[in-house]
Amino acid sequence: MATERAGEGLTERLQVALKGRGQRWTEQRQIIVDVLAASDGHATGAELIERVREQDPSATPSTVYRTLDLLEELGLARHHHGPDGRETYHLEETVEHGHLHCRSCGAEQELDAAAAAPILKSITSATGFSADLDHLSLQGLCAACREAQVS
Amino acid sequence: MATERAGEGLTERLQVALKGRGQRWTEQRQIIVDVLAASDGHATGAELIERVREQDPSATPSTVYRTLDLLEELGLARHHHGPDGRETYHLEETVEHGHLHCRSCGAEQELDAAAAAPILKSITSATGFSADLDHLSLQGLCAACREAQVS
DNA sequence: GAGTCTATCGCAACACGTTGCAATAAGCAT
DNA sequence: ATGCTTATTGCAACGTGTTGCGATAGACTC
Repeated sequence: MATERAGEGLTERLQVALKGRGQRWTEQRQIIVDVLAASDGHATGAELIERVREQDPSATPSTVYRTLDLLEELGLARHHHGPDGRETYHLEETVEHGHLHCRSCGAEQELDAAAAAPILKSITSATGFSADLDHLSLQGLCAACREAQVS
Repeated sequence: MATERAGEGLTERLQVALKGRGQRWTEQRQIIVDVLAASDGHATGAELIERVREQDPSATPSTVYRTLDLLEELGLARHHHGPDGRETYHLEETVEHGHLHCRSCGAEQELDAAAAAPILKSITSATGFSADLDHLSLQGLCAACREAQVS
């Protein structure tokens, strides 16, 4: 489980996609994809680097970040910025979702596509702007904290 | 105009607020508030440091950032994160507003409180979450770019 | 005005992320 | 298998933002 392997389908898709663009499949990239797949949910850049280093101590930050950028270009990974501006990455396989950070209790709540639909719709009708759910990162007060404040 | 002074009312409010908390009013803080007031709209941390340095070359990043944090605590300034995670600061006097970044043309559009009201409302009703408008930073496609894509 | 307390400052080091460049090695053609 | 082309890597330096600590200097008391 420590050396969990990314689904074979995913690795193959990557190899094909890279070849089509004249790019190469390397051991490092395999490791980074595996790590990303193993850390289901989200992981910051620093966390990913650390985990990649466990498997290949020679890996450097630049390589990891460049690979993550590449994965994003290929539509296989996404990143968004937490409330502190730090980056967080996750595989595209994860359902597309937004994030809600409570400024009071610090809880992070995910916002799935279904729940977000009416929100995105109201953004569009109010502004003409079609927002990306995956970059939707809100800060505010969660329901529990709002109640607590009222009392 | 280069050495524009923050409204006297603002400076006075600050002095009083600081004294009440056992904190101090210093030349540096005056400069930082002036710079923030002069750069109406938004400014990144780096820009602010640069401008403060023009007036006081001895100023250091830590002082500027610490002062900005202080101003936020006092509710006189706000910051949010742009699409690249960089910080952007503005005075609270500026009307509270959200930000919309177009991923296609790069345009940044402001979202005033009136336009945001229905959006915040739909967020609350969909999630129970009461979002802060000032931290609302969306990325997506602006109306113009959406049309351009369709054609 | 002198002395005291402590908030603030400047410095230095760190953390995260990015970029340019020379060395390496992947994938192709022969 | 060998050589060629060039994508990728590692390194080193930079940019932005944060933190700890000793020195400085505000503001208050006497």
